[in-house]
Amino acid sequence: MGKKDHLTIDKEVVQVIGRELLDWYYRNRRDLPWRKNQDPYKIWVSEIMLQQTRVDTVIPYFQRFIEQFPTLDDLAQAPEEQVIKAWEGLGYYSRVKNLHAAVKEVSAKYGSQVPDDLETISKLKGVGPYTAGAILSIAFNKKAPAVDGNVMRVFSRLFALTDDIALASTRKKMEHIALQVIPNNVPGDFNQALMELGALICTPSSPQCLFCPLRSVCNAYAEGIEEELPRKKKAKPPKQMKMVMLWLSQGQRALIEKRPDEGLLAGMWGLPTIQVAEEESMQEAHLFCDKNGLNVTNIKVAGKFEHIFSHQHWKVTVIQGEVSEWASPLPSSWSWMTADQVNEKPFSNVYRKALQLFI
DNA sequence: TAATCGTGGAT
DNA sequence: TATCCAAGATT
Repeated sequence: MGKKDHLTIDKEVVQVIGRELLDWYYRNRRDLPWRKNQDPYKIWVSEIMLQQTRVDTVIPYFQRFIEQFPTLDDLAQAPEEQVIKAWEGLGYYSRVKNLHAAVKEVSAKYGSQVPDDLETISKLKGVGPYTAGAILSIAFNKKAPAVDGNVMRVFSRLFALTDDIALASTRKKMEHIALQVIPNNVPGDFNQALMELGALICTPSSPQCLFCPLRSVCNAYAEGIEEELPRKKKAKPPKQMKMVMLWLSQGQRALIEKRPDEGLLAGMWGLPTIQVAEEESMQEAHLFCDKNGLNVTNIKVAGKFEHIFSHQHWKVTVIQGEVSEWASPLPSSWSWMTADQVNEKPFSNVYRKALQLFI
């Protein structure tokens, strides 16, 4: 068992970082809604929402979510569809399902008290290494690393590290560095200060080094390579996919489909959707309807649009038709919906785009 | 390790 | 327009 040699940070540098960064943070931190108090539940919600999501996007969702579910038990007791609805449009919907499940577990097993130790909190659904450290440090003042993309970018530049930040092993290395740098008295503030610096000064492109409180100890700045760091492997372009969404109406109602519990947009509602070989394929649309026992007339293209997920690029054709007769029962995931019900059920944005054509 | 999982803003 | 990527977790 060879012991990995980790980077050791000079003690005087640690002193400078702690002093200068905290001083900067206390003068420049943003007034964000989840910084009003240290309620572990609210910190938790904010950290889940902020995963891969911009602060400006999260703020209104956070406000509404906390207004709707002020306490952990309010959330634990709420029906799942209502909780998902509150997340509608935020994306990465497994986050909210995991959060809901984890909150129910905390309510049932831990007396509604968010665990304050790494072992227990890390077992909660949706709580990974970053989120665990963030909650422990921010809500409970515990010394724990909270290494997100900001922190990896700041450390990469500060210590001129060329590790690929897309690798999981790099995050562990960064956590080891964080533990050396985080002060014992204000770990939560310090972790937030690192992220705040990454968000406001040490930005991915055009970092504002002249305004950086850590400029005097930054290796990348000294070497003039701040724009070259961090190093990160390029992502694959999204897979091109041709899709058909169906608006199958009968009088004042239309068929909607609840998506499977796993995979893309799990648990969200949508229109019946198929992947097709050819764009605007009426033939494949007809075949799909036949297969599900539907007799459809007046079928035609209602509209087209594109939607890009992180890993899929959909070219969507929306095809509408009128259902004249159908074999019962309909597929169990299908349901008739009237126009006034559109805003009651959670639809992801890609389906909102399609629904706009009709409502 | 690499793929999966949303959306929208910035460059 | 294309690409990146934003307080990541899960498998």
